[in-house]
Amino acid sequence: MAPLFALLDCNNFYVSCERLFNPGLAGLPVVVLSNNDGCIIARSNEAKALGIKMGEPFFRCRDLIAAHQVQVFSSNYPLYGDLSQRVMEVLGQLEPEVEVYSIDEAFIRLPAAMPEALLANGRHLRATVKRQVGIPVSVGFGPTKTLAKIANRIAKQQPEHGGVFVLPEQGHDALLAAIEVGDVWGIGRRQSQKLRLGGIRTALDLKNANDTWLRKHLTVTGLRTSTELRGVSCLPLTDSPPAKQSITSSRSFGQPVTDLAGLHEALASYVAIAAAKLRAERLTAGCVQVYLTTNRFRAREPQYANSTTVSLALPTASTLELIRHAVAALGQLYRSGFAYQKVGVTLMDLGAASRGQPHLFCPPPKGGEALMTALDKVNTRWGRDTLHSGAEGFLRPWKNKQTMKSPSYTTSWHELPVVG
DNA sequence: TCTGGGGTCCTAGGACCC
DNA sequence: TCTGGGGTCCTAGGACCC
Repeated sequence: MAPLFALLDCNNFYVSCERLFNPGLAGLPVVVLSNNDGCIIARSNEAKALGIKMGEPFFRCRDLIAAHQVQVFSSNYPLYGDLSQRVMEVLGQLEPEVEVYSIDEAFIRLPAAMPEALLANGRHLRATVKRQVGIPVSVGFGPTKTLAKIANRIAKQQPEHGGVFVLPEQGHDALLAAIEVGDVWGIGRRQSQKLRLGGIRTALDLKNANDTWLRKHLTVTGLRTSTELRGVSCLPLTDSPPAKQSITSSRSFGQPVTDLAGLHEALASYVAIAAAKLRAERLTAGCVQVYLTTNRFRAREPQYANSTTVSLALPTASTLELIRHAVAALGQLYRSGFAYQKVGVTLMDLGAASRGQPHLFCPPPKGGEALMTALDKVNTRWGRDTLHSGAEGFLRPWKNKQTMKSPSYTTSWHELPVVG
């Protein structure tokens, strides 16, 4: 028996987080919205049963939501991030080889074992996370990551398995035949369309597809997915997270912005967010990319989208320096006469804060390390935005809406749940 | 009226080099 | 008529993930 993988996945994660502090939500249909209260990004089983789709615009299912008294929440990322960390900590105590794959998922690598032993292990994981954190999870076992994903899906969808499923090493073709090719990890909308044109409709079809055809039409990634379905592991467990390549911050506006001053404020705020992340990772950026776009859904309004990238003479982590460069780039991109929906910044060419040598012709930049350290300390202690650059503005009319947010129960002293 | 945000990887094509 | 070949690097765009 070959070594294998497990995938642990939190059930309806954001909804489960909301329910943890609001037990009255149990059994009710619940949804969580994306950043701007724009789309549905998490649904309880009851909400799924009503036919509410993942990624559906909120305004389009308002009637359905009202009719069934679906409980609606704006997303509360500090809460979800904190609970995610707690789940991963418990997992790390139980398993030596864990890869945190996303906010609500982790792969585990295990030595070969009998199916009964795996089942018992999965049940133990599930019970421990439930007891110590309170979040329900599902666990799937398989010989590759892609097959573990499929096992997890079966664990979640078929209640008779009690949230844990071990994909049999042999004779699981019938299970693969029941899974649409677009539901296989790594096969998105475009690829599944291509596959269907080639007569490949199920996970089993993809497993048995011709290598040359796959390589030609789906590139190496499609071939890799097919190989993984055959039980040959191509995607190893990456135990230490690879170094970040880039840090992005962007938001849609609460209402369209037409003037450069408004864009300028918003961009400066996003740079401040990205730069704080940069410093938290002890990195510097050598390159700043800025982009802006109008609302592509308003087809009748004039459309404009553009981006530009500036290289810095000297890598920096200073919010003030980065704002200066980003704002200059924005000035080049801006065209009047458009209703903008979004600006964003990406910090690239990241490297260790200690890298490089001072530039011969560049004076040491303002907004140096001591100032940034003080800024981060104040904002960590008293909340983000306590201290910020004037460039970020004060009234911030462009700020987006988040009207149905639950309290930050675990990450803000002011919003602790009160007992009794 | 109202449609998320933050990432990674792969490929094609152009620039440039010898 | 016919105008090298092979390599690297960079960028833009597309596709995927949660």
